[in-house]
Amino acid sequence: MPKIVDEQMREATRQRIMRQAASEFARLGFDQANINAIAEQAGIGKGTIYLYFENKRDLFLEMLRSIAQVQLTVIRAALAQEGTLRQRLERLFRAFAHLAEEESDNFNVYMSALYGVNRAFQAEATKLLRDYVAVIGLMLEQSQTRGEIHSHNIEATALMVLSLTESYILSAKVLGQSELVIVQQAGPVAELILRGIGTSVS
Amino acid sequence: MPKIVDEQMREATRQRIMRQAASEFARLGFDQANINAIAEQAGIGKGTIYLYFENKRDLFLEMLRSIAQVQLTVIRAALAQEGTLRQRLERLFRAFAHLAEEESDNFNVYMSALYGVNRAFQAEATKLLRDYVAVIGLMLEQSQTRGEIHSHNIEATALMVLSLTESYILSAKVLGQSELVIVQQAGPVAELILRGIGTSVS
Amino acid sequence: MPKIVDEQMREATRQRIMRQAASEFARLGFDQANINAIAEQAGIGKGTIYLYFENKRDLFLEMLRSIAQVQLTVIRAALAQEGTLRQRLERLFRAFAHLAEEESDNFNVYMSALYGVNRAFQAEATKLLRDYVAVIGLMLEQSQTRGEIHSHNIEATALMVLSLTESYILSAKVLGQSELVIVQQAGPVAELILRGIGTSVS
Amino acid sequence: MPKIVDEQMREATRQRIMRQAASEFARLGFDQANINAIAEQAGIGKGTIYLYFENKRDLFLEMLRSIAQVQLTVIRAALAQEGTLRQRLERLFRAFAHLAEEESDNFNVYMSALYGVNRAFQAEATKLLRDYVAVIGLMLEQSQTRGEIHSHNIEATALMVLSLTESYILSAKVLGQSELVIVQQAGPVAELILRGIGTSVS
DNA sequence: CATGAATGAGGGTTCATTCAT
DNA sequence: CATGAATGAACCCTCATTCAT
Repeated sequence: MPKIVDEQMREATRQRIMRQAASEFARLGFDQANINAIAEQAGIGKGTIYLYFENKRDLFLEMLRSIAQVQLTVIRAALAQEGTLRQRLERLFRAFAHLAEEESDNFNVYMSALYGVNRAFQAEATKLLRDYVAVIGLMLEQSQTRGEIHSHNIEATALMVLSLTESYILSAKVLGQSELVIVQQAGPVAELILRGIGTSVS
Repeated sequence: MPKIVDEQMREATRQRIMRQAASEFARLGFDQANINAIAEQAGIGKGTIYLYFENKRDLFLEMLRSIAQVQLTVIRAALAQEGTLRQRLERLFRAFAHLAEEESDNFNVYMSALYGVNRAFQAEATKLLRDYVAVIGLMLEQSQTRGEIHSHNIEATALMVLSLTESYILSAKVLGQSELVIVQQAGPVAELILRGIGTSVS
Repeated sequence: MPKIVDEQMREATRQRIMRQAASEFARLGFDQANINAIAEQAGIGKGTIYLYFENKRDLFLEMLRSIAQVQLTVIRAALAQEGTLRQRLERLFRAFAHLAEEESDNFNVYMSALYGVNRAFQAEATKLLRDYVAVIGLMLEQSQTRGEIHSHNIEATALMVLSLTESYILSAKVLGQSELVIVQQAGPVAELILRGIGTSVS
Repeated sequence: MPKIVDEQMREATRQRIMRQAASEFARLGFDQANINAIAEQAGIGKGTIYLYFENKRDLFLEMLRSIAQVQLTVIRAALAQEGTLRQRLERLFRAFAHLAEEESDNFNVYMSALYGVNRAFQAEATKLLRDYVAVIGLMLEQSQTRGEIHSHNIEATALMVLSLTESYILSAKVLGQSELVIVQQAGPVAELILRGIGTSVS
């Protein structure tokens, strides 16, 4: 009964395809990405991809969801309860900076789906954005319970936190800054957010 | 000597093509956009586009530059010397919000080029990003001269200002918020930035 | 104003494509037929076919209709009023035999659509069959008016005339008989039909 | 020595595959038919088919031969010596009508191979056609011996009998007539044939 | 200059066939 | 013997680009 092993094999292949797909999609975008090239890089035949995914679009969406899961896990860990709000914000910033560096393919694909113009994926990307905002919102509510902040519009605040963190790192990367340089901005950005949401953002 | 009139005609056609191209590119993305459809919408023959632009890629880049010029002009106006830093930041935010609403095609195309994954356009997009940061940096230096702020790293601060402003609006739009709701955040966001860069961002 | 010439050119190309398509479809069947090969044989580029026909299926149907028009014209001419019923039946037989020989591609394609199993074309093929039966039925009615025959069920009789004529020639061709040999059966077959429908077929 | 049982099992599986193949081929034609679907319907694995048949083409041909055997058996029974020529012709017609109704899959596949355009199967189909003509020819010779008819060209006459019978039923089916309606034409068609071949077909 | 008919490279997808288990 | 996961050849169709008019 090699069922379990086969199942593991299958899942491993699935992951390998998605990893190579992320690389290809990140480099070329959805349309220019070549299924054949993805298959070659994954070390499998062209037709084999269709044993794991319905079609190119399905592969992209599954990959996107997989990426989002990983990123959400990392973010949740960064926002874990220990520490002050400032510490949690700094951890969030560094977590994003790390994702952008270590899993830059995934980071780019996710950003592209979110802010790119390919409407075919906007619905899914929006769902993922909501998840991110929700996780940050949860943390902010805890902080409010603790009396660390006082906000009337948690969602708007959460969006602001996410936007600033994410976009800062994205822009910095576009401008060619290294992870080291970027990470040094964790403190200042957290400080900025803290002061900002302390009283003003209603 | 109908040279001037011809020149004007030629430029008018060029502009018309780029406008329709922006609409098509914003709606479908670079790859899905159809040269034939752009030509039709511009009221010219398919082949005529190639009398004005080298190829599809060239059309996209020229259009991108044209959009950036317009946006930079709007931003420069918003950051004009009159008023306090807070007022200028609020004007910047509202200017972006307005661009996102009134010229959503252009805004989307620009954002997509910047944060999208098609590396073919990343070099150009980066150039444009530098222009934006430079304009904001210029204003920040003026504010520093006036004593409104005190920053050791103008570029990082400028990037933060741009990131927060731009990304907030972008995310809010993705989540379906109206311009009215977004514009109401001009004050809070400016306040956040002000407090943030007041002392902490070094 | 080269409009008319262009129109003629266009129609000529359309005909050339359909002729080559008939050859390819007759040789290989719908599925095995290769659009690329058809284009090559028609002396045009692969993509050009799609300027004249929506898709492969559309090409096949248009070709089928075109073939049917030609065959119907030939049949109508054969059944023209001059002569006795016997003469008209013999002309019909010879007309079919000639079509089977001179335009064997067309003949085969038409037969294949009619009696083949590709349901995608059965509706259209049935329409064509009805046309054939109607034309023969018309002639039979004339003969009835003239008192040459006396039939209670014209449609059944027409179907019988068509079946026998068509199928005899088809089978004879499958068995490798030459047109010469086949045509010699025109008299006997007509005689058979005449005797048959004279009184018995009600 | 389970050899015999195994052999029986093997033959049973072979038959099951061919039966399902006939259904699939009749419904979709050779090219559109799907080996995987046939395997599923036969309750075996995809690869197993290749233990019984060389390839798709071989499966089709074997199935075709199998069908022809059944049909020939039915035809031979219909043409058995008892009864007058008229009765035998009527039995032949009814036998075909019955085959077309009760074993429509097989009937359609056979007709399609015979009159279809896929030349890959024409050689085999021709062989089968010869068998049919031979069987009918045999009966005609008996009738000639009995003095029921007088024909100089038995083969042509046999072909005519087959053509008229087969093609009438086929056309009637294409036009949507029920078996009941079709069977009622057994008498008239037999009469037609009888009169026709009585003296005229030489 | 303007046009649009013609082109053909390119790619997603299917499916008959193979072969390791 | 039986299986079905893996393979890759094959093909329709799109669309950016060219060029004769």
